[in-house]
This record gives sequence, structure tokens and C-alpha cells, in this order.
Amino acid sequence: MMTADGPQRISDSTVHRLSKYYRTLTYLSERGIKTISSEALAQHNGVTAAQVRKDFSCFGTFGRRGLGYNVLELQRNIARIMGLQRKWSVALVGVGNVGRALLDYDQFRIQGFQITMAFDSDPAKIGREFHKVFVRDVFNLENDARAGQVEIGVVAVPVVAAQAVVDKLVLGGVKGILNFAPINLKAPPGVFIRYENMAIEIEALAFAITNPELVRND
Amino acid sequence: MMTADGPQRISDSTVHRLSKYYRTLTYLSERGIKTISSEALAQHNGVTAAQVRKDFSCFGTFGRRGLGYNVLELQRNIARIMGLQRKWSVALVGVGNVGRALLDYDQFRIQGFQITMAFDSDPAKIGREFHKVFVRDVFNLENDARAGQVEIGVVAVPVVAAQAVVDKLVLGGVKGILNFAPINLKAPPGVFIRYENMAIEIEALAFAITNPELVRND
DNA sequence: AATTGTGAACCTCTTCACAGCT
DNA sequence: AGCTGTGAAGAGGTTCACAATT
Repeated sequence: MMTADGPQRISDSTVHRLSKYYRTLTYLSERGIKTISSEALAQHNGVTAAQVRKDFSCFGTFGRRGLGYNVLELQRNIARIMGLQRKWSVALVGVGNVGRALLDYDQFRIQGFQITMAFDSDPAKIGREFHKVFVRDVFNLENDARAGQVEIGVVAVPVVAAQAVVDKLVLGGVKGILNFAPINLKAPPGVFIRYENMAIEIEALAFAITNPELVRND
Repeated sequence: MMTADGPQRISDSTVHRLSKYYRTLTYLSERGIKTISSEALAQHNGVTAAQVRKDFSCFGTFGRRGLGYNVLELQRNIARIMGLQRKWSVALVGVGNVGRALLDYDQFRIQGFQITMAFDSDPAKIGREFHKVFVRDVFNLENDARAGQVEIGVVAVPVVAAQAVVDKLVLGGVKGILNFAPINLKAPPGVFIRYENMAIEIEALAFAITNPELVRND
């Protein structure tokens, strides 16, 4: 019997590692390094060489046996795979401490994520500029996001407001949401949500220090 | 033949989910809800009921068959497991955009992570206060961290400085490091490092939007 | 001689399904 | 009847090991 497998799926772990390899390759190419082996790339990222090769093998063959990988070529390939060879239009919702830090976050700008609009509900913030971005009224989020062709929304509002913001972003045509509020959110199929919660990792540290015998440590 | 298994290890995923369950339980108890089932707790967190029960089963049995879990009791148990029933002394290194946001990050304070010291190398920042925390010279990091009995260090410095900061934190007696610099770091056994990189998740969104057919969606 | 690409083996995590308790 | 706790099955991710290539 023939089973319709559908296309091979890529795991979150692989996607995360590709981001890291990409950063390493940028670092290497800035220093004029032309070639790298899977072993060396692995050591830069705390993984095994086999893991690096398997990650790439999901997308094609980028190296040469006996020689390793060409740094620039591999970098271009990962950029293409990840969608980093172009600019992304991003809207920030919530101009609190976290939001303001993101408005001036190098790692977004460098990778082509341009925060073109910011929104808040606080009248004291609406109409002001932070890091040269004008703060709009979240009331107009749906219309403004659509008019500005926003592709990704960053949610940095309190938990109670987060789902309503997501709903407006979805109506405004956004295709991806990066959520900093510590709550699980719903979006229709075709809209991707990713979660960022800085407290979770520091709690994982508290767990590890409290229970060192229960934690795998390299 | 008898094999010395060592203690059962707990996966990162389980630890992350425990953090999330803990937040849900706080939310429920604030609303006076006394009891919850694994099914309901699962729905709040986008996982399955079996997953919730398996996560708990690593640490003991906290529910009652037929009745579910007592919210407050479960919350206390998770706090104990995660080491959240006490305060943690945290030092922040790097008072840039990200560092300043963390100095006023509710989710740290609420869970008992108190940033008692901040460090920077910029003479324009040393001696000033941000969010009521005095900025010290990173030159004295090792001694000040030891004197202040710092347990966790938060690294929010540029990539080039990150490893040197980790080395000083380790010498200063720190047991856990939360690293925001996009680079892999080394620490001796017994010192735990966790990584936080906000660019990685937005890049995962770019990947998902670019290759929707390759991504598992819900 | 060095290093990739990859099937197979291995290991870990998740889900199933049901016995056991309330 | 409702719901937990858990061994077993299933799915998925990682490592091994080696043929293929430069």
C-alpha cells in the first residue's frame, strides 16, 4: 500500500541550529575564512559533526568530500533556506521595557527584520517616537498593519491584552507572531506563533542549580 | 549484571513545561480556582493531558484519581521542584538596551530573581543607577560577585566580551549563567549555562513563513 | 588522507491505553 | 463515572559507521 508521506518535516531543533550556524558563518566570513569542516562548525556551536551534516542533508548537499564547506556559499544557502536573503516588515505591539529594547536590538536589524511600526494603548506613549519609530494607537492596529504590509508582529503587551492583539494582527494580514507574553495564544492555520519568555530559561537555571543530579550537563 | 543507572534525568522540555504550568497555576489560584484536571491544564498550555501527567510523574504523585489536582498544592510542589520557593541573587553584566529591560522585567522579580548588582565597562554608565540598581565597573566583577554571594549571572554584553565575563563570573562563585550573547560559551562542570537569543525565534518565523509545507503547525 | 552524505542503530520523548483509585 | 499514574508502543531526533568523493 502506498502512503502519501507528504513532504519531509523539519524539526524546530534543526531550524534553531541553522540560525546558529548562520551566525558562525557570518563571523567566519568577516574574518576572511574561506572554508570550514562540519567538525569545526560543530565545535563553534556545541554540537556533533554528524548533527551538522544531517541538518544540511535535509535541504541538499552543500559540501565537498575531503574539503569541507565553502563559507560564503554555505552562508548564502542557509540564508535562502531560512528566508534571510530579504527584508521582513515587522510591527511591534507594546512599547514597554521589553518593546523599547527590541526597537534598538541589533540582532533583528542585522538579519533584515525591520520594525517599521510600533503600537501602544497608553496615551502618554502614542504620538511619541522611540528609537526613531513613531508610536501609533493600538486601536488602529488592524488597518495600519494591513496598510503597511506588515508580515511579522511582535507582541510585547501584558498577558490580558495578548490574545486580542494577536486577533487584530491576524485580521491585519500578519503571517507570523513572536510573542513575549507568558501565555499560550491561538491563531488560525497559516499564521505561525513563536514564544519567547526570558523567565523560562532563568527558571531552568534555578532548577539545574537546585537539582544538579537530575540535569544532563554536556 | 547490574547496571548503575544513576538517577533518572529530566529533559529540558519537561523543565520548560513545568515553568509554564506554574504560571498557569498562579493565574488560576489568583482567580480562586481550587482544582484542575490534567486535561484543563494541558489546554492552557497547548500540550496533551498525558504529557502533563508524565511530566509530574517524574517527581511524585500530586493528584487524586477521579478528582484532579489541588491548585495551591500543585503550585507549591512545582515551586519546590524548580527552586522557586526562595529568592535568587542575580548579577547583570552589560547595561545596554537588553540589560536595562531586564533590570525592570517583572517576570524575573515576581519569580524571586533579584538583580542585586549590575556591571558595565562603559565609564559613562559606571556609577549611575538604572531602575535603582547601581552600575559597577566590570573590572571588579569577580570580587563583587563573590562578596555579594551572587548565584546567577546574566550576560548581556557583546559577543567579543562574553567569554571573559563568564570566566570572571565563574571565578566569582556563580553557579548559573543566562547568556544573551549569540555565541556558544564554556564553563566548568557544575556551572550551568542557558542561552537566550531573541533573533533565533524570529528567524524560525521567517523559515516557517518561507517554507510552510516543511513546518509542523499545531 | 581528509571529509562529506546517509542508511541503520540507537536513544529519548510523546502518546496510547488501561488498571487503579476516589 | 471521572480522572490519575504508568508500562508499553510509537514517533522522532541523534549518533554511528562507512561508502563515496576530492
